[in-house]
Amino acid sequence: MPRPLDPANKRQQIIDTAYELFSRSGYHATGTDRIIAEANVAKMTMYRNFSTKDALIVEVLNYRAAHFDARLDRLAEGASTPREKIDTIFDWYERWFMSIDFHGCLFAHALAEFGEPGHPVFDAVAEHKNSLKDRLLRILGPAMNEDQAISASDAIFMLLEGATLMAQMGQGPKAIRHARQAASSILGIADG
Amino acid sequence: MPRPLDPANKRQQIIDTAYELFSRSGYHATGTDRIIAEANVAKMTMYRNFSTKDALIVEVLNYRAAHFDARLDRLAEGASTPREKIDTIFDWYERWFMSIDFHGCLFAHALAEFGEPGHPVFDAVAEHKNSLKDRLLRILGPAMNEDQAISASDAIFMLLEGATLMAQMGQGPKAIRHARQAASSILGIADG
DNA sequence: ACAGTATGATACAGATCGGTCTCTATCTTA
DNA sequence: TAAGATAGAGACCGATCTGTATCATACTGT
Repeated sequence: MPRPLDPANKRQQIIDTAYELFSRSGYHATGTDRIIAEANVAKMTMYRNFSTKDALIVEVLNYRAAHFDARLDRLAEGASTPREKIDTIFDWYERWFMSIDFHGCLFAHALAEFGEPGHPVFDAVAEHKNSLKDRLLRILGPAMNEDQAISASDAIFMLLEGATLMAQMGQGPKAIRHARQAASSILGIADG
Repeated sequence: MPRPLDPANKRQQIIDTAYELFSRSGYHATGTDRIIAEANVAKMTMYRNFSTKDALIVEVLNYRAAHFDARLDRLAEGASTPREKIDTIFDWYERWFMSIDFHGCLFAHALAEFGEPGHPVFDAVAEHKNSLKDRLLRILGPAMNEDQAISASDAIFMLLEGATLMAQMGQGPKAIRHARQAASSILGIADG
């Protein structure tokens, strides 16, 4: 049965549209009028679902973070060794960089526009980025001693962030290739 | 002799003020009214020196890029081996991360807000980022074969960018330490 | 002293911002 | 069929945005 007035659908519709617009144009540059116009939604529908624009931004980030985590979880299932699991993460980034609507990292961009610690958007970004670092650490933990794992997971995290920036400047393939090589050097020391 | 009405001074005054405000609050969130107020300058003085706000942004970026390049040039003078020169760059980042008014990378933030290739701001950022990559490549060129140097310079570039992002999340010291260790692994392979 | 220039102060234009409000229409549930 | 919840459409608010125009003032070199 079709449910044209399903609140959950409208809500998701707004999140999806906001996600696309924020990705393409940034947060401050995207007005609420544009979001509701492209989402085909009334303004009050948006403000009934999200108290403020900042709250909408946070929900968009959380939604994408959940999507990202679920994706990496699934990819990791198909890998056995730590090295293979790291590889699946590079695989995901590689495909992401090649996607037609790649505009850089939504979270890094949010950090650029909301750089004040304590701001809801800033905190949402920090949470997601730390969760990626934790994922890397969990993968590398069993493969080397603790100090090495902490250092290596941070390094790979930084390589991924840097690669994303290079990708936004049109150097995605090269970036991912060199990041993989670097990760190999870093990991080669401890787990051969 | 004091020159209260020196055009060059006013111009620099605007660039300096805009730099601080852009760093602290971002580009779209910083209005021209705020810039001229904090620079103690009339609006027309600003628009006579910079045709548009975007043009001012580009000039701020160029000014900081020149400052950055000059700094790294000077630091490199005191180093002899490629490894030492790379270290001076890490040194600079380390001190930058610890500075009281650190708000992340002005250029990365500009890329976040002006992600359209061909936009003057985007192009200014790409030029500066590529110039840093070229610097790294020039340093590493003599120390290893060409393919290795290209890969290693990109890797160190990515580590620096990632470290800057971590620093913005309050993890600067850890980031720079782990980035240095990673760089050591990467360089250790080729130049011992 | 004079002409030319840069500046400050301020009002203004036209658009857009985030957010609120009202009113009507449509759906769901009972 | 009636009550209640949700939606759309759009006017509206005050503030702010980039950029322009005006005009008096203060400094410059000659």
